[in-house]
Amino acid sequence: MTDLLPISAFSRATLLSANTLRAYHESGLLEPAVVDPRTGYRGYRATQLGDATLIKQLRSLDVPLAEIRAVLAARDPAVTRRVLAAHRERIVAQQQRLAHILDVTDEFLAEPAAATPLAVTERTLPATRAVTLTAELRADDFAPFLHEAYGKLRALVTVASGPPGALFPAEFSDDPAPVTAFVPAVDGDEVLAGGRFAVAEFVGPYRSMTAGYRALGTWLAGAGFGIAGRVREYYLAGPGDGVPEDDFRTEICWPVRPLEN
Amino acid sequence: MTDLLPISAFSRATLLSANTLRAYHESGLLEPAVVDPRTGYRGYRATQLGDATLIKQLRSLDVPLAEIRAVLAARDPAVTRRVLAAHRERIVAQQQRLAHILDVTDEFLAEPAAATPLAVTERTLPATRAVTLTAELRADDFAPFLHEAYGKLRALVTVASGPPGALFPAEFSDDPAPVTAFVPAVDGDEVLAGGRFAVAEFVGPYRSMTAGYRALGTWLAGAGFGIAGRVREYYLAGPGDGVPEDDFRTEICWPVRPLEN
DNA sequence: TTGCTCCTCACGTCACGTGAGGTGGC
DNA sequence: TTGCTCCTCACGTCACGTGAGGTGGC
Repeated sequence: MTDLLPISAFSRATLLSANTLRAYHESGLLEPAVVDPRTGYRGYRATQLGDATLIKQLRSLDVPLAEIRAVLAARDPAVTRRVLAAHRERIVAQQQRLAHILDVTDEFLAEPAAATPLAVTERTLPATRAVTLTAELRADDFAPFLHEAYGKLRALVTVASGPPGALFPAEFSDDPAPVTAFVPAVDGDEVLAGGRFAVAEFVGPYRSMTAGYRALGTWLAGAGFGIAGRVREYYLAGPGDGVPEDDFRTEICWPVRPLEN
Repeated sequence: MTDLLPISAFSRATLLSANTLRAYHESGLLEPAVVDPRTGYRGYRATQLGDATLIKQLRSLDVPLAEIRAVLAARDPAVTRRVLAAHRERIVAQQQRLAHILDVTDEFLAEPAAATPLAVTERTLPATRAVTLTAELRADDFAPFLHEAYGKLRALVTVASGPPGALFPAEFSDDPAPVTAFVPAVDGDEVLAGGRFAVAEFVGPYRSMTAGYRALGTWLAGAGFGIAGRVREYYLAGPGDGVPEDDFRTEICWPVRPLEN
């Protein structure tokens, strides 16, 4: 009838730590059979081992203590079933969430640039004269157009006054949109407007840049921060500059409006 | 250059709560561009929106703040890839854990009695005379043997001195083990030993009982608490007592040794 | 001056783990 | 008396959410 187990023995038998047992006592989940009123020493009975190991099993399934409490209070298979069925649904929901997380993580792993933050600063650019070539194009046709355009523009420009660049639609879509290739030149017959720009420098191949670019464009547009016109890129180092793709440097400049907030 | 966003505007733009932004400030994850030294008011720049929304995206993937910090500090796709690859592994591990949890939960749902705690008490039983029938059997043969045995025993007993019962091996295994059916009777020629027992009353069909029984037996044996002999069952209400299966009542009695601990 | 914004604590969440500092049991 | 056990705080974990109580800005 006595035959009490001190917390150490009960802990060894159940593989629950003494601290955990104290916590279960305090929360009323598993009360020791006896508590010495003078010393506070806890005494457990072997007959409590069943409850203790059931708690341990359910915890290993992530069942919350509150629901284990309900199972223990009822000692009724019907209640156990209800609790476990509700728990099962939570677990399935967690699985679905993890599956989605894996999908998105895999997309990012395929294109780490999309999840790599660009350092963005603000800058005021002056109005600039340039020679330009413009076409109405879909996204897939941007690259070949630019390649061809710079060939033509270099033939027109004797002394470039800065690195070549281009103007793109602020948001990507599947519809054709105007793209302008330009080379700054003091005798250019077009004027690129000056103003305030958010500027990011991207290092790496153009292929990777698109991802980071699109992400930044999305938040700028989505956050309701007006983009005052087309986005400008300057090709500080690119093909023809004798550097490997990974060292291509591109400045991306969003024309920004002062905020109204 | 000024054009600072107060925390409310930055919060709306990023869909991060003001509290979360304050926490990110305090932890150094995302410092506001300006903090008024007198009022403590935070001022954010639109150029910080990219970092903020990246943090939000990575948090939605459960990436810990410490690793987001690393991504932000490096601004390097190679670092981003390493962090996400490590994160991916953690997520996969979580998925496997959840899959295991689902398996076990489903087993319990199929047999809720296995996860329903029995109320176990201790009791001292006196030595009892009984008539008995014993056979060496595998688990599958227990039930038909008992059914047949009670027919024979009732023919031998004029006045039973208690409910019928049986003795089983303490641990289940696939090997044959001795099973004894008994009916207590004052003129019985066998004596069931008395002693101390852990006693649980199970309510429900025998089919469900096995699960709870096995679970309790497992912890008793696994915890090193000596079971002094075979487990005894008393069929307080069973077939032939005119009650439905769900109201069958069975007492399960484990003979226990005083503990040495 | 009145609302509204923003501030800094401080505490709660969840289920324990990890000491610190002190006492009981043999 | 000496170790060893056991006790009760109290704090840390993780990433915030939720007040309380007070001040700044227009």
